[in-house]
Amino acid sequence: MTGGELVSAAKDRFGAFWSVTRSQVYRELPGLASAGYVRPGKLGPRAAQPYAITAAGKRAFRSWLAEPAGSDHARNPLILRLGFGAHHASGQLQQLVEEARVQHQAALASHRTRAAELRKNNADPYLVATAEFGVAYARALLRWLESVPTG
Amino acid sequence: MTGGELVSAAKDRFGAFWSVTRSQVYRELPGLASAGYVRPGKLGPRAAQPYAITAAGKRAFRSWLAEPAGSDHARNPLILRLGFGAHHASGQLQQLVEEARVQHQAALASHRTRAAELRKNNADPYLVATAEFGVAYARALLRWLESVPTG
DNA sequence: AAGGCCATGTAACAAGTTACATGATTAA
DNA sequence: TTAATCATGTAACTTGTTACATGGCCTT
Repeated sequence: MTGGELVSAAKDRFGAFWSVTRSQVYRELPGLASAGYVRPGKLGPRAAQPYAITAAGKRAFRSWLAEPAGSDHARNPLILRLGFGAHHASGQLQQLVEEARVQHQAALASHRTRAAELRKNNADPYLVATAEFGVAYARALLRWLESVPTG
Repeated sequence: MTGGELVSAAKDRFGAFWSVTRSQVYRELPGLASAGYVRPGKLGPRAAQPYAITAAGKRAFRSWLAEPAGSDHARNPLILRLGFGAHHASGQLQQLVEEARVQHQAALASHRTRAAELRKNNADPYLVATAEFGVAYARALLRWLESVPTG
């Protein structure tokens, strides 16, 4: 695959849970190639450089999969602002909460339809589970938002 | 406050939701000073450099608080691995899930006690809300984990 | 075939992390 | 008083983001 193809594949699989930019991917590919994990192929149109994974690459991938996952790392700008609590002007917080509500309601809908799609196509059940995580998170967040004091 | 004091204050307020390293803080402080947002004071023991916020700094902080929060940015290594679904060896995934369960059960407990503490001390209700978010998230995640196929 | 558009890749920058050096404080 | 410990700050590196240049493609 080329860098661009990798980016869109990644976005499709877990874009909502783990973002990746093209620059990151393009930066890594030459390094992976010189480490022997991928092998460059013939240039395509627009000077697109495809790579193929090697046996060593597959081994490295599998051993990465087996590593302990480590703790997750939330970066929620709304929570950050809420942490400053009483410094807010009166109407402000209400607006922040409202924006978050809209945002996560959209996310809820999109994860729901994605989960349904995947189930309909008998997709890999683990992949379905990631979409279900999206649903669960959005639902929890929306419910929690109801309880946030907006006075 | 000195860099170290700022770091520990930040860790205390929202360490679970927005991590900050000392290096980041120490790097920013001179910049903030030359921008006029903080003013350096007399050096303390261990060459500790305290800073005081200026009026301009307070204004900048408040206008940052009022900015729209933007979308949140989850980085959950378990979800990432789940996204690769069927590539897992059989027992592996079960182990990942188990580790996550332990981790988030601990998080649930710590957010619960923190929320209770804060309520007991009549702390800022917004701050309480952040702890409640921690509880809600951990609960949702644990429930979701039950449904993840581990076969 | 000319112009706008989109995909590919690069480069400069910002944010985050890890590892280190140094100077007080504490405890044996 | 010496050794261990801990807090302060720095430096090098990695990861993530934004902005840019270029070249096929597609429409008219």
